[in-house]
Amino acid sequence: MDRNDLIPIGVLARRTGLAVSAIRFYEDRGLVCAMRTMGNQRRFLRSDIRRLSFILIAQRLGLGLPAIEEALATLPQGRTPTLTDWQKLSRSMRAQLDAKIQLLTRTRAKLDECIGCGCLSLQRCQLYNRDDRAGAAGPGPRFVLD
Amino acid sequence: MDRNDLIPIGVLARRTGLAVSAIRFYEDRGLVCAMRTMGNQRRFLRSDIRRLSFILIAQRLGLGLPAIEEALATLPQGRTPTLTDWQKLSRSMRAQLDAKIQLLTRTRAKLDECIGCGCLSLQRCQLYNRDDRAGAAGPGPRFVLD
DNA sequence: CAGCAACCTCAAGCTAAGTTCAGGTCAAGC
DNA sequence: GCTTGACCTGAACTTAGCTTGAGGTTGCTG
Repeated sequence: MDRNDLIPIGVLARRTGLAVSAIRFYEDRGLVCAMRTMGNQRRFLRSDIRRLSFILIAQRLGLGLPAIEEALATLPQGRTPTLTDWQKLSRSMRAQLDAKIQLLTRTRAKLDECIGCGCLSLQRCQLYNRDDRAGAAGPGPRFVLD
Repeated sequence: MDRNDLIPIGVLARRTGLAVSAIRFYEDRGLVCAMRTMGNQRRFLRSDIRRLSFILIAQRLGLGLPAIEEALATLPQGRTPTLTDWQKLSRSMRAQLDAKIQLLTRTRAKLDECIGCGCLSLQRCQLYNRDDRAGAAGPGPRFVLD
């Protein structure tokens, strides 16, 4: 009856809506881990459905995989996470969401100033010159108001 | 005195904080356009400083280059944009910002429900199951709550 | 026990938004 | 007239978050 709780990757994919390839990718990145059958096929715990669902949600909140990994690391090792464990995690996500909303709100305020004064696009404009980011970042996609 | 208003790429770079390579890239994408000297060097209009600065700001607000191109297309063709033209643009950006803030706020509300009911990570959870996005997207980076 | 779907690995490809590099040209000062 | 710095093109590399493909194995069903 223990074996009953081990599911193959295809089932996990169907239950979470993820592609099989994505799950394998997450395993590579250490976000989930799987046992193997003698035939080298992955078997996951039923509780990994939750784990993967959490990843999906956290992504929608704008977290990157490294951040998600960090968050997941706060779950208790060894035992299957309880509801309370998951609730703790959600609460800490709410804090991050709050921060993001605040940042956007402050940005909107700056934009309002700029519309008022007509300074939009001038060198000293608050919007793009504060804490100067220009040319700071290197290659890769630019992200939203980090 | 007309010639006086044409600036080389290096100057444009210094004035906007952009890398020279970035400006060339934007020209490729059609976000700015340049004349050429007989020696095949780019000369930009002074007003392109504003244009590029606008791009920088719009990026900080989370717009992608295609969206920015669309926004810039609303500027009047043929003549150098006036302050009023720019102000119209900023106002429409403010609307987009508003939408983004609303979306985040609604998401936060959903998260609160989920913390309350403990449903986080369940299949029918509002947070990741609404308007089902799972597996919808294809390759490339996933973006924040589009 | 045959067949077929589901699984495996590893490598290469995709997008966004650029950067970096190699190899060459232009322009201004001494 | 020569050197130095700014400029040119084109190709290859970067990060994130995966997908796609090639070529091969496993495991359940009839």
